[in-house]
Amino acid sequence: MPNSLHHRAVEHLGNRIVNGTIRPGEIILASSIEDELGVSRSVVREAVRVLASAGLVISTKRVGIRVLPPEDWNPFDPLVIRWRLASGGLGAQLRSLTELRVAVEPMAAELAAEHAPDEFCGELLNLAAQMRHAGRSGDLATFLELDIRFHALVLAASGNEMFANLANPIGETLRGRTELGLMPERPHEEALAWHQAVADAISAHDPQDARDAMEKIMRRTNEEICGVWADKPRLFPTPRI
Amino acid sequence: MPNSLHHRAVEHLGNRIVNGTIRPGEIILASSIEDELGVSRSVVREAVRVLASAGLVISTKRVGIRVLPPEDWNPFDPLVIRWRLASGGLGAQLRSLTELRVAVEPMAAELAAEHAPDEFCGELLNLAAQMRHAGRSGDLATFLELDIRFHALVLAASGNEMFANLANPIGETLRGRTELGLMPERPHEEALAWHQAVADAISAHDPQDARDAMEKIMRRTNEEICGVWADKPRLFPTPRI
DNA sequence: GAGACTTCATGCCTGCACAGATTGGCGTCA
DNA sequence: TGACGCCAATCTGTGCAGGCATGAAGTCTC
Repeated sequence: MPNSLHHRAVEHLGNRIVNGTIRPGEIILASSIEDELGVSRSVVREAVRVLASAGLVISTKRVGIRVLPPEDWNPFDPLVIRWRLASGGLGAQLRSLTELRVAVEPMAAELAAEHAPDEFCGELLNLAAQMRHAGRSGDLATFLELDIRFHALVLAASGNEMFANLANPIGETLRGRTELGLMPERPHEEALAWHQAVADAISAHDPQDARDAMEKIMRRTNEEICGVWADKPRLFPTPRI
Repeated sequence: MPNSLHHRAVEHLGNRIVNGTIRPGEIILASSIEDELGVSRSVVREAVRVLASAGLVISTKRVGIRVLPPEDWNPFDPLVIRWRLASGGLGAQLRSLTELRVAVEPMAAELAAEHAPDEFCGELLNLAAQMRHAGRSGDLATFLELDIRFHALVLAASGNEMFANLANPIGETLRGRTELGLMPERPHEEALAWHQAVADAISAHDPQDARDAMEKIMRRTNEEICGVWADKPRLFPTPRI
């Protein structure tokens, strides 16, 4: 029910917290949310419970609903990722996800070369060919979508559910990058070759080659955009064990 | 409020879904949950909303609350991870997380060597020394806790919030491994040296050495336990983009 | 087979009672 | 006089009960 009051309440509050309209430490009362959104208590309470499970807020008796600082937000929660990407200042989100990609995708390619079912191999080869075609003809929009599907497929072909689950945020990151103009005018010929190499190596069940080729792609990707967050400060929260 | 009815309802339902007592595709009615737990509608509804946000269930009008298959569960949700680790058959969870560690921790060590604040370096050196002491004297319990803190600290020192957020599930995985008897009788002398090398390289701000040393640790870790899941089938859900 | 109708579980609202944390007042003591 | 500790009032989330509205499934009619 994408248009339910519950959905809209979660979306509204989540967005306002993540983009900083409501600041960490601030305390909001359930009744004020009722008034602001014009909804009833039950809707507010259910929304707050969902936000609390994502680490955005905590609700305590006699005090209200306290907005938590970003360190407490679950950076893997799909909702949080979406709100961060939508909040404009996506520096931190982009950096975290890109560094995660650099770490994960070569491993995913390696595992895919060991375990991928045949259908996945065929589809990967297919996508690599289409990417080359779209890339050379300068059709950036379809190239982007093919690129997203390619990387999602490698992640899924690894047979690791956690890797597979990163496909959506990574896809949205790639779309965000293009919107920000962080993508090259047209794909480098090298990049096209590397994607082909990944598909070939996975199809040939050659883990080492698959990892190497994907590592080249990731290294290039990282170089292209690490300038964006060079100035963004890193956060070092002390681990709570 | 760890003892609220809401908390208990989420915990009860989540556990029963993840450990298979309630099977995917099954449909449960909100009223039946009320009866079973002896709670009111509001508690059930709030719990269902939280479970739905973790991908465990979906609730539809005129139908009820449908339990979703494991492919739909968010493998990064802390609740899901906890329930899976608790559900005994932790094969899949252990494999996913270990493969993720193998991918992420060397990268985390590299980033830590570039960005870690001085306090982190000191603490890392401190922990490495304590680990060697505990390891040689055969005190496995404290060695385990030191090991968990060491890896959590490296992840935090990377300055990547997603990496830092993996510390808790990884820690619980390590505890789970020991409970299953998957840890070596006493830590290898090599492993102790490698941890020291990681701490040294990060303190010396040498990214390449830090990555290499951590890679050795991870390679060994992976070898030690990959036999556990050799027979577990991998799942290859087609990506939904 | 297409469309209207019935059915029924969730969606949403409201009033009420309870529990527990904060706050401020009060009394005591140094 | 000022600081401390205790206790009660107060405020807000938690949980309960019941009601109507909504809309998807299934049924029936044509």
